[in-house]
Amino acid sequence: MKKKQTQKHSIHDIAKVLQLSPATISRVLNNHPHVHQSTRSRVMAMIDHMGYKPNPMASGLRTNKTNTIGLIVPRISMFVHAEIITTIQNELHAFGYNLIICQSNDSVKMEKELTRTLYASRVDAVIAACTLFTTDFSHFDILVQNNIPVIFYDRVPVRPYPACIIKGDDFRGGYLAAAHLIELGCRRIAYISGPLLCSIYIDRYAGFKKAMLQHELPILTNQIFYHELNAENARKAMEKLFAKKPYPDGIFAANDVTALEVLSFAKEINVQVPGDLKIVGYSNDPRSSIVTPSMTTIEQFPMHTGKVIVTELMKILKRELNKKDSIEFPQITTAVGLIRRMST
Amino acid sequence: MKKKQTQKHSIHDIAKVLQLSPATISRVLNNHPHVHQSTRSRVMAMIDHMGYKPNPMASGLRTNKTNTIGLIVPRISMFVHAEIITTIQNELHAFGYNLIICQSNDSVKMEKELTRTLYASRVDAVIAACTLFTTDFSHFDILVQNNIPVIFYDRVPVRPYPACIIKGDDFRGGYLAAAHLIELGCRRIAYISGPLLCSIYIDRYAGFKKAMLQHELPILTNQIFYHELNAENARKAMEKLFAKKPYPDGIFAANDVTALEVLSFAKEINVQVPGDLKIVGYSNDPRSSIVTPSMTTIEQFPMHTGKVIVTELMKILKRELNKKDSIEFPQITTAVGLIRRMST
DNA sequence: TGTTTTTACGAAAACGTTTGAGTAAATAAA
DNA sequence: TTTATTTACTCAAACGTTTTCGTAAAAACA
Repeated sequence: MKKKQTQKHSIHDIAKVLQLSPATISRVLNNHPHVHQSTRSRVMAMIDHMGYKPNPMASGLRTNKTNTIGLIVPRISMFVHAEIITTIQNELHAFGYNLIICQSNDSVKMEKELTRTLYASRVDAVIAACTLFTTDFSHFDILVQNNIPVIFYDRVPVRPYPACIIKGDDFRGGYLAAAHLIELGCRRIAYISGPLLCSIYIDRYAGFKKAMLQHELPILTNQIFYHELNAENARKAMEKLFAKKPYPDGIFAANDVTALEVLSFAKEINVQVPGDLKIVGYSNDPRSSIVTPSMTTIEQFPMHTGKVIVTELMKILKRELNKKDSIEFPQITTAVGLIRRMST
Repeated sequence: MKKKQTQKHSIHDIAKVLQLSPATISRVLNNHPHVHQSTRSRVMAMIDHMGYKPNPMASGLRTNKTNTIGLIVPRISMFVHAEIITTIQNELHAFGYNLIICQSNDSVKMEKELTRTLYASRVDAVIAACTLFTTDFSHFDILVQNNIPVIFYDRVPVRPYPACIIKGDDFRGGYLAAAHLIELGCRRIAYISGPLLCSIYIDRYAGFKKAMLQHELPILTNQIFYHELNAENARKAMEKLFAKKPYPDGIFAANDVTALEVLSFAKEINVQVPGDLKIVGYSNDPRSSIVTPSMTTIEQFPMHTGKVIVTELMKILKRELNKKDSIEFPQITTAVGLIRRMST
């Protein structure tokens, strides 16, 4: 490693060696017109030669832009989110934006703190997938009030909120899952849902309900569960469902972690899947394809969602730039699809 | 939502209403001594009341600190990394640092670009888990030369590099896995390794080798594979291993994705696991516990690793602050452990 | 040719903080 | 009492950009 001390250069240093003013260098860097082609290339060459990098804090101070986007997400280890984040990041990187990823760990308190932190960091925009328990979205007000655009995705505000909203077609997902089970002959279908505070579970439940009603199947309240979707809760639900006959012949679990635990429980009590019991999960977690039998689930196309998010964000930031305060907040629904596997 | 336009305040605004100079406000904010207790509390109260947030760009411009740490990682969806990142982030947040997470997607080209980007963003330090194929670490030179501390973890430079290095005890991991198989009676043990360019695979292989030699077992070159560890390559390896007898009776896979594919292949060709074939994976991916039979694997304690990383980083940043140029680069090895499950 | 318009640049004032130097007032030491 | 020290503050100069305004020179036009 050569120990050449790469000293930091400023716009003034470039200007001095080229007998120009700092203003001209700045104009070159920002692709301003009204700078002669020959000086532009001289400047570019010198910038390259001296290894100059603009100081984002200085320009940020002046322009009030950080070129940084904040992202709040429950947990990056959740597969769908990991995929979405990856896409968002790659896309944003292409546009010259940095991404600060924050995890709320499904805690509302943490989510509140993170919005404050992001506000304090002066990010140019915030992308958020809220916690399961976020029903009051007022901690995002401070961003909206200060004209920091907010994009919600996945878990989004239920009531109107002045922000762009991008959500999966959870209604259709719920419908597809239930219709699939019904089509395969299931008549006693149980549904393990997340808490109905959260947009996605409200919609999935509505879709489920529609399919059931359409086929004139009863929705038995003791076959429907609402709770945070983790393995322990899934197990408790299963214990209740299989406490006495008649057993359900189909279970729709509103996420894959739950579906996997359902399967695991069914195996333990020697209920045959898919023979005696058919199971549908949600999200196409990588685990769902390797388990035996492999799990039928709803695909959410996370990469597509990520792209849509960035596309909308760029539109918003451009419009923000033009100071056209057309306060329109697009609401976009992204597609879902059923992946049929061995559990049905 | 109240539409109260929270106008941005500066240190000057606070100073004016309190009949003080901006310098005093600044000193309060930075806990400088030589400011009277009574004025300190007056200032704090006013800051709170006016909802003032310091502008990080202005202070960053002045102090040349961003309070932001850059992180380069192959993929956040890899479980171990997701866990480590989560811990790092939570710890850093407590210290008032932001984290910019970048994914190299195991591409050296991308990794190079990301180091440049992070350098240009003026992060205070960089934490990096390199790609599988990074053998030349010179793209990190620009950081080191400019006194931006670098901490490598997981996949670390093989040859000396002026940076802090934190790695799992891969030698021990390899040894534990092989010794476990041997202890259970395996005599024809195959090993599916990642490319031997990468520190972790070098060490795991060495550990594997030591256990084999210790028990006077032969290392057959046609039972050892070196390639990027993904499902397709694992399948190819298995096809070769089970092309003709004698079949291996134990397989050590250097990551869990490979181990899972090995298991899946074994099932397909009706080789009984663990009866005919025992399998050990690496990393304790969540999938390894839900597959049937569940997978024996090596635990890396990612949360502990994350904590160690942040602890070391804080030490370095503090020492950096004191301008004590004691150029010591600690090298820390974190523990691993065997998790025995049904595949052995 | 002279006049107007356009082009290519420079000067200088911001942006909001930190910090060294300077200075009154208060306190301690002689 | 005078002198030295400490305390609590102010002043003003940075940090590295961007951007408005101004102005020569060049180009276009009459």
